[in-house]
Amino acid sequence: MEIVDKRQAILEAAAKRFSTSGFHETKVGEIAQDAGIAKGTVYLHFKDKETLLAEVVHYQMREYYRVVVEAVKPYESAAEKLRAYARFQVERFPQMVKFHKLNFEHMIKFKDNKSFEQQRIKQLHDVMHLLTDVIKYGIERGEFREMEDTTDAALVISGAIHSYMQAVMTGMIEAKDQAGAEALVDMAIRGLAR
Amino acid sequence: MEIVDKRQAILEAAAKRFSTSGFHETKVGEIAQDAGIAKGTVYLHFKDKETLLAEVVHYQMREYYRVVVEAVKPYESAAEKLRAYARFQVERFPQMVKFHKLNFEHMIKFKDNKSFEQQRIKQLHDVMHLLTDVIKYGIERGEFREMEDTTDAALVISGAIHSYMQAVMTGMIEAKDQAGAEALVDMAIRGLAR
Amino acid sequence: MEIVDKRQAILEAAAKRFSTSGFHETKVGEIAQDAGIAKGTVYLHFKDKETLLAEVVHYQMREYYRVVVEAVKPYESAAEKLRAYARFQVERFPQMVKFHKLNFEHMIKFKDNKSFEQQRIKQLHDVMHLLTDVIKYGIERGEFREMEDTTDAALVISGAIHSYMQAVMTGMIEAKDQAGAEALVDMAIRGLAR
Amino acid sequence: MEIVDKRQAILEAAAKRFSTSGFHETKVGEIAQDAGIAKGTVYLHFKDKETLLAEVVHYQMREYYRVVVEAVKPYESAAEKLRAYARFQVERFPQMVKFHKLNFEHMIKFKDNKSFEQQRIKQLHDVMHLLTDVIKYGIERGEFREMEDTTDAALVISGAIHSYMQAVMTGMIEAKDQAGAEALVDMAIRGLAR
DNA sequence: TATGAATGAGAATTCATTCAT
DNA sequence: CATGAATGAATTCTCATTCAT
Repeated sequence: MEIVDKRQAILEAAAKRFSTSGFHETKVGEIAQDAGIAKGTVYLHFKDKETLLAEVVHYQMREYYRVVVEAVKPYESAAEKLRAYARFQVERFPQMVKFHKLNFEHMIKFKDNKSFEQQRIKQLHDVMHLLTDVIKYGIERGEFREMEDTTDAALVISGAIHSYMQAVMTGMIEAKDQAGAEALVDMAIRGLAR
Repeated sequence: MEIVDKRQAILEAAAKRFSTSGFHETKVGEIAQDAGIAKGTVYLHFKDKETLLAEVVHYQMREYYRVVVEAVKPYESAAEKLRAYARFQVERFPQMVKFHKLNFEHMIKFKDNKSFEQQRIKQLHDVMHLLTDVIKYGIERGEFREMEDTTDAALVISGAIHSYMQAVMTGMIEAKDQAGAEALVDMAIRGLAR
Repeated sequence: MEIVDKRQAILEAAAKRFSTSGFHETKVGEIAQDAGIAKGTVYLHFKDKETLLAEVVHYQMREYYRVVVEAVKPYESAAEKLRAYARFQVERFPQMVKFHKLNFEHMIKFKDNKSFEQQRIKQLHDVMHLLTDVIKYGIERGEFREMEDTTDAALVISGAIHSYMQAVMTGMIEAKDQAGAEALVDMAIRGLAR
Repeated sequence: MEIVDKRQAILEAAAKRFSTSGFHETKVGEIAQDAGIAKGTVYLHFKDKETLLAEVVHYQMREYYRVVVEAVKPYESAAEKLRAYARFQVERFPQMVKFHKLNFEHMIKFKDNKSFEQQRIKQLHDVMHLLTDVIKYGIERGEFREMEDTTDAALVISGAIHSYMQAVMTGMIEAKDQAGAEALVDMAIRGLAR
């Protein structure tokens, strides 16, 4: 349990630092300090800095999936579920940005590592499945029209939210309350066409 | 002209390396080698490695904007313009991915540099304006319905495409031909709702 | 204590190298090697090479002052004290030369650094005060004649010794035993005039 | 003549830079710029940077000797000649300091070069001879007392002046007019003893 | 001769990782 | 298990020197 606690502390400290400053600009010493342990101790729990990154990403993704599933579950209609998903992203906005950064560093770092590649893809798949399941559920319930490819629809939804967050993140548009993201989902649901 | 050529060669070599391997894993010597010059020569054209990154990003963004405007121009209807935009992204898929990576590294690296921040945002604004202009044009022509916020619509469009590319990039979905991206735009235009 | 030992070892190795070969021709690796440690260890104790130079100078000056005061103390008459001062310089001749070199490099290096400037001047002041105190003491005791400016006298004494050392150092005159320096002091005391 | 002019310009630019900033901190490009020529041209006149330093020192020393001889010549009495020498040093104070610096760098740089060593010593000898000659002349004229070693006397004189300049240079004492240096010579002539 | 763009050897410095305590 | 001092490989950047023009 001691081990778990310390591992956890390292993972969290690393997640914070990595996502704020990037992999290379983060010193192992800083992570250790944030975690309240000595530098050497990090190496008792993780083989090296790269492995730590990999595990951080893994940890964050699992965590993310776990929480997002919970966020969507309570709602009855598919549209509500999608709006809840959007709200969730926006509420967790700062973490989402970090999550994205981490993912990115990981991708560059392990671009030639098949195993990590697979893992990363699987996690993204899971999230995408969550959305396509909601959309299929909406079609079954008659909320949404029949469509060939629910993946496309899921991409439109998640892409819209993603763009919204990126736009806010870069200061391109003003940060709105959750309503902004929901409006975007509504837009995606309704479409542009008259 | 010689100078321009050499600067150009460095910028291109750097863009390639940075976007493939990231900033830190790219050695200045590698860039020089790719550009067919000596290490020291890089420093005759760029103050240091960071400045080189900044200029690469700047260069790519300008280039990107220049070309995307051209890609959209020939079409008559707004929907066609949006589809052209989507096709453009997908055709240029590999470059787009690199573009995104570069942008990302840049963002992390210069997260505290106001000047670069401004520059980056301005460029993103320009691209977003391109889309909102097309959408407004579509509304005027009666193709699209009236809407309060064309920015939201632009975000849905660009987000959808972005997600599509990311999904392909991470191997989440199979890379389709241009049709895939166009379908996505159609989806966004049409909406999910019945 | 370990730390002190290692710091000390670096300071001494650096003092030797700097004063023999000058600041720039001395490689940090050489200092480390002389001190019996690894290159990186130097940077655990000193911020950078320049700081190391500054601390070496500071350390040597403090040390010099401490020892010279002791050398002069035992003697009764002012003339004896001055001769002891001269002997001290000559006995410590090689160190004095190094001391001078170090001081010189330091001066060039930090010519625009007010803080170091102040420090260096203060130390020189201290030494000069030592001499003027002895001269005033000699006047009180009736050994020396009354004079307006004891600083001038101190300058004559220290300058004579300094020139002597420089002359020997540059090979201009043969290195004599202590008698040479004492003779010089006597000369200064007695004056040239008949 | 063209060559001479350019050589001269380089020598003077180098002398100024070397003595202000030291050998290593002076870039060949700076010297070239100050001399109003291109970097490469320096190498048409001097084998390399070290040789340039050596020649600068040589040049300055010859120049110094030539001028100091002239400064002392007009005076009748030995004491006047010594005072003139002191005045000369003080008037030329800034150049003297530079002269000293240059000499120092040269000494460190070529500490193992016998040929340069000899040259440097010879030049110092010449200056010292100037002083001993004046002192011997003073003894002959009955101005000064008989003494065993006129070199010692010369050292006292030149040392006093040197110390005075160094004291002023380091801000240890206030810069006086020429009278200060003359007073110092008088002090040396008269001695401290009652 | 004169130029200055290009070169690349060389040095300072950093920091992941180890290991004696 | 925990520590953090020590290591040294690796990287950026500088600048004396060269040489094609």
